[in-house]
Amino acid sequence: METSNTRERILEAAVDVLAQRGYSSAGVQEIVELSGTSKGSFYFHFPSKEQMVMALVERMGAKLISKVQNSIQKEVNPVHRVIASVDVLVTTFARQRKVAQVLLLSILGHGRDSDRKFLPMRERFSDLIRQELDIAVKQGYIEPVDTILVSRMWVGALHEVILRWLLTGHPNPLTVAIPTLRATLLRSIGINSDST
Amino acid sequence: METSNTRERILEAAVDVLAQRGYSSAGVQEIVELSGTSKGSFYFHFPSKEQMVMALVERMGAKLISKVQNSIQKEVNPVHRVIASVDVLVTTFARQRKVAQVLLLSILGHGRDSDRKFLPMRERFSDLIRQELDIAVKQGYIEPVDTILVSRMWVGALHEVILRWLLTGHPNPLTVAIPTLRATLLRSIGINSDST
Amino acid sequence: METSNTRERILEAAVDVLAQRGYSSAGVQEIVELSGTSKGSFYFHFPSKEQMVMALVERMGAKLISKVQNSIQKEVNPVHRVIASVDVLVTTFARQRKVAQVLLLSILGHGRDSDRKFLPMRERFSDLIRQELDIAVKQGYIEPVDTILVSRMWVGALHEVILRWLLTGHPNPLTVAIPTLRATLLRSIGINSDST
Amino acid sequence: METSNTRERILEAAVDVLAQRGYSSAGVQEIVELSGTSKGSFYFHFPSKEQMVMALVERMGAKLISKVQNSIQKEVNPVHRVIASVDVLVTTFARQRKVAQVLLLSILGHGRDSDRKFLPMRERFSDLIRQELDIAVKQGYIEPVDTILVSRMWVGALHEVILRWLLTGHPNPLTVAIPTLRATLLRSIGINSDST
DNA sequence: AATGAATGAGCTTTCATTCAT
DNA sequence: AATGAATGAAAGCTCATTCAT
Repeated sequence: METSNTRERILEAAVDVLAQRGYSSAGVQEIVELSGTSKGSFYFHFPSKEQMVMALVERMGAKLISKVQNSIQKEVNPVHRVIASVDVLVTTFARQRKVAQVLLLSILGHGRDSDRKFLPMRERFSDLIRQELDIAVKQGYIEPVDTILVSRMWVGALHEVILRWLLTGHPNPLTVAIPTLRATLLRSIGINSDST
Repeated sequence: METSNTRERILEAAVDVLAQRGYSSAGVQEIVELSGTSKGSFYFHFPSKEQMVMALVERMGAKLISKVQNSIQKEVNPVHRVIASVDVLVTTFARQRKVAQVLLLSILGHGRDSDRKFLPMRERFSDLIRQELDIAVKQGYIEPVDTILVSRMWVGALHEVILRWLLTGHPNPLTVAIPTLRATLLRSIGINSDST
Repeated sequence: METSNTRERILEAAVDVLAQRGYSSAGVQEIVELSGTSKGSFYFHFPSKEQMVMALVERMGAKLISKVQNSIQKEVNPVHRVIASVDVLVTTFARQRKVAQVLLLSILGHGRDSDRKFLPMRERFSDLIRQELDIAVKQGYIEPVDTILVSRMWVGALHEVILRWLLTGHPNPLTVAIPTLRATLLRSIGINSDST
Repeated sequence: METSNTRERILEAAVDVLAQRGYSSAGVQEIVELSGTSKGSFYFHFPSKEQMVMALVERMGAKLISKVQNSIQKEVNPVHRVIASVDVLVTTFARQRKVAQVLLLSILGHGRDSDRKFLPMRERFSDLIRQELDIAVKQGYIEPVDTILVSRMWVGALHEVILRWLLTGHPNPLTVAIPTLRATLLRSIGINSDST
């Protein structure tokens, strides 16, 4: 039950600094200042800045995924499940702007290698969607499709919409986009939600 | 009418370095070395590294857009036009990996401000798509939709698929994804291409 | 009468780490890890890293000196005694490489002050030699010489030969150098050992 | 004829700082401050602190060696030559304390690897001596000896005497040691200079 | 237009030492 | 006696930018 308080404080401060400055501009200095700790503490708890961000992204991503998974437990219809996922994802990001900033913005553009390191996070989301789509296909809810590619497209579509919202503030609030997102994504797999 | 040769050589070298290293890791030093010029020249022709990348992205983006626009001139049906855009975009990126790397990877993750600066490029693509979709709606080819949002979704979907290809090499070749992309995007606006 | 077990374990571990890494690169962290103790213990038993190394060098040096002194007890001729010292010194270093590494390598190059602090060790060796030479002079075995200077030269000559062996592995084994060392040192005080 | 002024100023400042502080404690900061340049300049002219010190030691060593070689040109007798070398070496160090400090003190005690890197300097000195001894043997001036080992012993003997002078100020002046050094070293190869 | 030496603020990281428990 | 988390000064090094030539 006991997690290192300092480690926690550092991670919390890192969220703020990463959200505000992005990966490259986020200095260890600023993070430890905001967290009220010290550089020594930082490097006692994490082997490097990069590892620390990876740990943070890992945790935020895991939390988000499990939140999504919890929220769709009650649904049995795989199509409902996948749409519920989208709802939860978008509303969560809308409510926790900083989470979106860290997870979606602090992630690309530095050394080619680290780009690849952060990839697994996006992959998990598309995997989640792909699994539901596979079930939907198997159970005959939708026609067979290339679920790998389609789930990537969904993730990309969501990513772009949320990214634009982060950078331009549009649409405001983000949640007004949900009906269109829902309808468009469903149509893309051949389901016309109007006729429901 | 004469464009500076040096400026040109710098931009060309920058493409290679940015493609290989990404924005943050691409040093001005390396760029001027590869271009056979000097730091002094660099800062004579560009006010800063950031501005130089913006000019480069601007130019590559403009070239790409006009290539797309040329390719769809012959089509009159707006739906055919928009799908042709997607084809051209994907085949171009598949053929010119470096263009994709610079345009899609060298763009996020540094100071929050510059994130916003690189945004116009993506906006132009989605605007292009939105215009066609608006026409398609007006002319009754498709049902009314929120074309702003849907065009963003399309751009995001394409972006993600190409990004994954860049980072993982999958699918190989990228162009095998085109039929699914096409079909899925069309379905998302209510067109079932199978019945054609 | 009971020496602290922890203190002992730390000193033993320090020998290994110092031998392998040298003074500057030997971290307190690594020493306490290898010794199975903790930083707190380290600083309970020693006021600083430097003092700890000094204590260690002190002890190793004292042990070495007393070993030498024991070995020459049986000799009465001061010339034989001094030569026996050289033999014992060289064979001991040859057999205990780590001792040589700590005593000869971990000693110079950091703050000017600590250089001076480690000096006494070398002084004791040359004092040992000088005492024997003084006796040899007094008893007429050798001509009068500046025994202070000559004993320093002997220590330096031995030091250099052993140092080269540590760093280059030459000569191999170190002990093959003993006859030449013996003969050369003896000649340097006017004794031609061939005629014995 | 034109050598970089800045590079020179850095090297000159480095001599002072290294002489005063030793390798580990000599900070790049302090060196550039004393030289009136900047860190950027330092790393423009040298790839690392270590390389810079190696270049410096290299240069000082080369200068010293060539000074020695010049000074012994006039002697034809190899024994006279080798003794002249010792004279020049000792008087040079006596006159240029800082050179001695850098060449003899700034050299050991950091990572095992760099110990080995600085070794060539000492090797050159002993090679110089060895060559003369080899000639002396070949021409029958002295009996055959292991010149490799003996030249090392000479270097070590000189090293130790000078080192003690650096650290304790004894003998004062250093040059009073020359006659004894000369006589002792000569005796060590079987030459009794008294009888000359 | 072009050069490349020079700048200096900034970076991540290390490490001997302290101290509450 | 012992622990190990915490400290913070200082380290070596990078890099976009400037400027005298």
